[in-house]
Amino acid sequence: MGPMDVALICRALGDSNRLQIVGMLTDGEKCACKLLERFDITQPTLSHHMKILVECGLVKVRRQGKWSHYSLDCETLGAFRAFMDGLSCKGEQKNGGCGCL
Amino acid sequence: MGPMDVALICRALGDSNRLQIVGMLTDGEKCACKLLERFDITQPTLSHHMKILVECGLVKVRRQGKWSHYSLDCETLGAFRAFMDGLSCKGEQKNGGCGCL
DNA sequence: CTATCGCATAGACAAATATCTATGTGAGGT
DNA sequence: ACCTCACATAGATATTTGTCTATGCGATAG
Repeated sequence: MGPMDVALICRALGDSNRLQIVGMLTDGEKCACKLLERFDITQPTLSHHMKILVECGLVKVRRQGKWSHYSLDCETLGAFRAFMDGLSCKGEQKNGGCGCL
Repeated sequence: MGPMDVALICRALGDSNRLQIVGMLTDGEKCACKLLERFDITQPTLSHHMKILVECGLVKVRRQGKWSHYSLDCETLGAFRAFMDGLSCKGEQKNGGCGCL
């Protein structure tokens, strides 16, 4: 997973509605109708958000009859977390080769 | 750290330039001039990006003389990662109380 | 004191985004 | 066959965002 993919996922998580949706999917898959109940948005707006979450790879969709069931893609989520964990933190330690002291 | 703060950080990381900047700060603080060398953007644009990174809490700034030295805020980064790690992944497992099967 | 250097701020602008209403589509029920 | 239900798509619109040029400001050098 490259920086471009990570940035795409971050943009997807950068909307509080979508972040909450991901949080709700934490305990297993949910249908769109169930998700819709929790937010003050219209159905097309939810559909738009879900499309963004699916397109960045964070969420999978399973269509069954009239319903769409959404769930987290564990593989993508894992890779994303791995990237973030790779951002080690050395704080202010050392001036990284700047001539400016 | 609440969902709003996390969403703010995600928006900040949702730009590939800013994500790369954070990556560069991984090995210690750097001055703005050093960061600027690595990107094809103007100085005011970099300043704009740094402001966003600072305002969301991910990056700290230390001004010394004419120079601004930027570094990661380990505390914020840690809290952010903790939030992400809290997004457990149960995948498709179970239908979360939807009436729709 | 004046000029320069490093960076921030202001303002402009095109592109992306979040939201809505209206409509399309495909599956099930009657 | 028809209607309804669950969701997607289309199009419109206001807001946000990334970038630029031009300018301001504090610190340092001469």
